[in-house]
Amino acid sequence: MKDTHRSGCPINLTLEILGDRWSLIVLRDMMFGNRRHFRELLTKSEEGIASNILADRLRRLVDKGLISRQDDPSHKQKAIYSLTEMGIWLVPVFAAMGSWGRKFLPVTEELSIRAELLEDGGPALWDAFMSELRALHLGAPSPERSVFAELQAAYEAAVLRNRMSKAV
Amino acid sequence: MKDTHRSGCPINLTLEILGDRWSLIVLRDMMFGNRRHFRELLTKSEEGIASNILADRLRRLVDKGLISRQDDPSHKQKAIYSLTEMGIWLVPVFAAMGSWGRKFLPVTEELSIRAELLEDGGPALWDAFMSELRALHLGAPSPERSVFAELQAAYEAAVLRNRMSKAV
DNA sequence: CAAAACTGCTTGCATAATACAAGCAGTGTT
DNA sequence: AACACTGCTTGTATTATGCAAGCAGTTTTG
Repeated sequence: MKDTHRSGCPINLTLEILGDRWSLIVLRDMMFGNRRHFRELLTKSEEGIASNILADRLRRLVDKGLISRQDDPSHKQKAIYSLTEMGIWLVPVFAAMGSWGRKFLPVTEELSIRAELLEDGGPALWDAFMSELRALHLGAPSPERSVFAELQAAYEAAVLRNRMSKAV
Repeated sequence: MKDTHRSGCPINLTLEILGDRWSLIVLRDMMFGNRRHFRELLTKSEEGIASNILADRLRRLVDKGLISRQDDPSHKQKAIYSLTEMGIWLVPVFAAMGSWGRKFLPVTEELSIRAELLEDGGPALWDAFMSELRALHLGAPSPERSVFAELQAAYEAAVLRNRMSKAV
């Protein structure tokens, strides 16, 4: 809980929270993969985060206010992690980073299809997605449109397409 | 020059390049502060980067293609660092991160005025700014509008305002 | 009803990144 | 001739990360 910031610049303050190799990966998986439990985050991500790092990041993100932690009623040892409003507002940041990555880095089709939809959809889509995240994570009423389902469907279609083409 | 990526996800690949505490600070200073020399970057930033870290980051960013390094004709020991197209395209990322930081973190007015203008200006302003960066860093013809000057003027006005209010 | 699997983590240890202070060889200015 | 400036490097201390193993309790399974 150190209150000594390097500067009051918004970019710097953002980096003091998100400027490492894992924080945004964890948030990405919570947001786009709907991973809500420790083990899900630990085992279901492509990148393979270590358990001690994951534990540390979850603690820090709760501490900084980007996510919250609650007990899972269905299992006495389970914890549910949820995005807060602060975390949900990272949608435009992910959209911008995704576009940049897609433009300049060797992304795979499967894993960049969501970024493409997010880029094409623009702020209107981001808003719809954020509304849905408020429903999924904060108990807000569900909007009609499910951007999450659209992203997921596009991803799974891409996976399938890829499998077909490989299984000549 | 390791080619082993954790995954082909655009967010992940972006983090593999920019996911640390200093890379984006260096790029921010080059972009918004027009710092082009090593000592400028070393001494004129609020955050106080260490010289070995700065040297390492400049090397890495050149290596990854976000900036370039040239000899300064005016001084045999001087090097000029310039943004590449890849670096210039980070403008929307900075805009998104700046907006998020401004919304949720304890920013100071002086240091967030540029983020505010960038947010209010939207994609049209970002485009104009990127055109100007191409002129400043890549030798492209100068556009009429100088977003850089606008940002700088707003910043200096904010500094002045702040000094006035403190010197009761 | 015992074995197996699953829960959110912790611990120990090796390696890598960061921070801080000092310094260096060459260049340009006074 | 003295001094300040140039882009760095070097050395050392601390912190972050990566990897493998394990743990106490809970739930599912044969």
